[in-house]
Amino acid sequence: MSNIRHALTVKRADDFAAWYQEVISAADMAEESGVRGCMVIKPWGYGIWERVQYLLDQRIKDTGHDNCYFPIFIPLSNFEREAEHVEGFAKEMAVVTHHRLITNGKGRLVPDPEAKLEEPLVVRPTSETIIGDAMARWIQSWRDLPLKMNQWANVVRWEMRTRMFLRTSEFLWQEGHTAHDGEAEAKEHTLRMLEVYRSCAEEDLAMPVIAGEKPENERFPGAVETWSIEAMMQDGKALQAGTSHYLGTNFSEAAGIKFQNKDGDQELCHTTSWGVSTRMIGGVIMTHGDDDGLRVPPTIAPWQVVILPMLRGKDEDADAAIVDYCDSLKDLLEGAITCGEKVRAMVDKSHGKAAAKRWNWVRKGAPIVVEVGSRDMDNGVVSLLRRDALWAESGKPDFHAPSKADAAEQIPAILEEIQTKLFTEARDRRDANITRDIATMDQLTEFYNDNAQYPGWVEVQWSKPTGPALEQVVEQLKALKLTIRNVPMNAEPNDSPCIFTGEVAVERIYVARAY
RNA sequence: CGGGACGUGGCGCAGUCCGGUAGCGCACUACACUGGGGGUGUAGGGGUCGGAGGUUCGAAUCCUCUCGUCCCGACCA
Repeated sequence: MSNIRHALTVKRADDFAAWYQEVISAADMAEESGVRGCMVIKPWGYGIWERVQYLLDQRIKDTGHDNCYFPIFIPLSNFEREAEHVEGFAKEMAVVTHHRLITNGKGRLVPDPEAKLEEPLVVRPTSETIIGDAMARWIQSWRDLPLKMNQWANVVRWEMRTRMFLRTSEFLWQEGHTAHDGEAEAKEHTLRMLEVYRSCAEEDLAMPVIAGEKPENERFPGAVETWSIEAMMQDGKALQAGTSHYLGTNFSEAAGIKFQNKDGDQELCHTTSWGVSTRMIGGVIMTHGDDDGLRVPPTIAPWQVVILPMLRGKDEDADAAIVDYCDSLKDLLEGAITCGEKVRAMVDKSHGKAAAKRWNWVRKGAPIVVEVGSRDMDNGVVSLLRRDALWAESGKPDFHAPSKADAAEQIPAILEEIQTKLFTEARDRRDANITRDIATMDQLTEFYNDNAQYPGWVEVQWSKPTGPALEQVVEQLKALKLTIRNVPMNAEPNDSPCIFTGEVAVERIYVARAY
């Protein structure tokens, strides 16, 4: 029905996984590195990450945390202290055993047997243990609490199967670590940071999420409670986009994080940790991308407005005049505020044909592209293209031609409109793909068999089984490739019985296929 | 880590079965035409065929090993 010539070759509906990869390469976000499971993040992808970093960093600082940096290497013995934690991570660790290389006589470099480390170092998969060590040194009295820290770092988890941004062996993240006087305060803080993640995801990334508690079997190794924000991707799968853990006294016991309370007694701290990673970028792609590439929400777009001078290369003076005209629009825009910040506008003066450059920016998902040719300039207008409303009825790019002054005035509001629109579109799509009228395992099985391609999520009632009973539920779900995502906050069960056990339900849970 | 597919100029591919010294499309460079929209033509540049070893007079092609990618499982953020 459509004669649109899309900017990508693969459509979401035809092959979502292939589409995802095409977006990443077509938008020039990242590429394979030749190192197993590791990627090169290119300027456009990293620029988006820097925006996320900047905005989340503000939110983390606003909630009273200081940034710091701990070593990438953790002594093995240090890592061994918390039993569940070790068990959880042991099978995916990179280990450093030598500190020198020598040539083996065949022109190859090999680790020098003479330079073997007395104690191997593990490359951090997360930093609870080494930060716990520091907390134990730094905390003496109740006056030292709460201790609230954050670090931006890379971590390594030796993954069997990797996907760009979603699961890479090395990834970038922030990890927050706090120590508190008592369970209540620590739990409250766990939820406060979950709320920080929710607001960052929804307000900054325009990615709707459901915040809730993970079931027992999905807990972080060593945690007492694990909470998450879960986002629905356009193929109906769930993406865990951030986690916040209440660690109880597990790590305090292991590392000796103690304080003297007001009564003079020694007490263990209750700790928390929480993180979001470059996986968020994968979430943005699969939430907002379309058949023309990425669509970056204006708040996290490195450039919100890309101005393309259409140069002929024939008449230097004429071309220079067009560039000046573009620069003057950029100057006007930079004096304006959108989404609480100065508008980020750039004039793309790179070589290359203007039309090709336009499609590159469409694929990258710049929210607004403004083209300026000699006729625009003569008429005092610009040609404005919105990434969220790319195509006109005719099947051609839907250019608008406001005057330069009008464009400068309207663009800040348009950007805010795009931000809101991307969010509401994603939220409506998610809500439309949550099914709530499934009461039995048979119905659940039927539902996922009938909707193999875009099944979405199912909300069911459950009795919150634990231990072996929960294992059974997990196995049942696994047969359908399903997982329990989380237990949404403030959601009372209705009066249906538990879908798994038939007992009285105590909670609602989301069940979905997941990344 | 199991099962499958694959790796050939920047990208997408043909050639591999049946060994004879590498080709197509897009992109790129130059020139010309064109000029409000992903343009056309002509002429060019670029690859020791993922890597190592082997068989052979000769290997992209056959054999062995290895690295990497994708899909499906298991595992996990």
